[in-house]
Amino acid sequence: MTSPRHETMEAAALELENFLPYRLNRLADAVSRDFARIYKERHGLTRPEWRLLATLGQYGAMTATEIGAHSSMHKTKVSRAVAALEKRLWLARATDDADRRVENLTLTRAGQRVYRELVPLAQQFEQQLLHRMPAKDRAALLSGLRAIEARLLSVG
Amino acid sequence: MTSPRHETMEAAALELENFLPYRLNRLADAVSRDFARIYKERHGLTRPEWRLLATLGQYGAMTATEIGAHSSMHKTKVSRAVAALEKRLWLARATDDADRRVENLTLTRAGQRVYRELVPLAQQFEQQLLHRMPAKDRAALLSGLRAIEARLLSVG
DNA sequence: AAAAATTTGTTGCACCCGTAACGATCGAAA
DNA sequence: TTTCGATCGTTACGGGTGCAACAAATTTTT
Repeated sequence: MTSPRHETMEAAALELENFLPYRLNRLADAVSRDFARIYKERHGLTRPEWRLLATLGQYGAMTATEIGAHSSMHKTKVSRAVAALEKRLWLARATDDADRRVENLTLTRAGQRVYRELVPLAQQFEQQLLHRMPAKDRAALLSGLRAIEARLLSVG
Repeated sequence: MTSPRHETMEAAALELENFLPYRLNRLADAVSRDFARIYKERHGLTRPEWRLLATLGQYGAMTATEIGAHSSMHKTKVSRAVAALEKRLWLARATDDADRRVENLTLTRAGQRVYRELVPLAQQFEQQLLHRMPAKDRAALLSGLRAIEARLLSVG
């Protein structure tokens, strides 16, 4: 960088459009907005509800805490999403025998049906995003993401 | 891909932890949360307020619409952030002479002071994020981001 | 065994957000 | 000039969100 001796102007240059937190947010927002149309317009799902559905669809039975840890959602988000999907009869709770604080959550048949309907649409969305860019760029993106995830999500 | 002839199981595998929209959101959330501590704890700024400050600090005078376009914020977000910073006397409005619908927004001395205080902290935050990973990974991340941004933010 | 601390999931609260509707202003069309 | 449509910025409203407090159940401590 430049010499910080005299505080003339060196702090005045922050280009927001090149600032990583801003870029990541803008990107995530744009991608999420696009993808949300799939589950929002079809089924009126919110993003936490979609994540809950996706997690339970992938793993079968899980507790609310586990879902929160795995899908990076605050426990109140999970709680509200569970209540919403339960109301639609897409999800069933079963109090754990060994620990009665815990509820084992599973998708009902109806919930599984919606999940199986959405999965290929999600995959197709991701394909369109990734496979229409040069293979080199795609590889760079994926390995770059892996690197910064390792940097952020492990240690903190 | 696999042959989609018989619809046996091929839709059942969506690994949320490898799903791009989810990964981008989780990443942006983590980075933003970390960075937000800088301007939230120091000055009680919200994210839209920080973006407004950063945009005006970078460009000098701008209108609300321009700020929204440039910093990817909904006009109501901009409006509320402007009201908040004005209340703190960090920002001044000046009705445009040629078009009285428009207000030219600028930072006051106090606003500029806060901006100049935050810029090096922002730069340092980004440095710590980027420059503590292998140069190869960093280059991959940046060029991958550029690629997907070009794919998403231009055409839509 | 009783008390204290922890964990699980829910809820009240204050706040943030996007949609839609709005008043004011401007430019274009008639 | 008058009218109509578009643009700028604000606001009411319904809904999402995290924080903090909470009850219930469990685990740990004494």
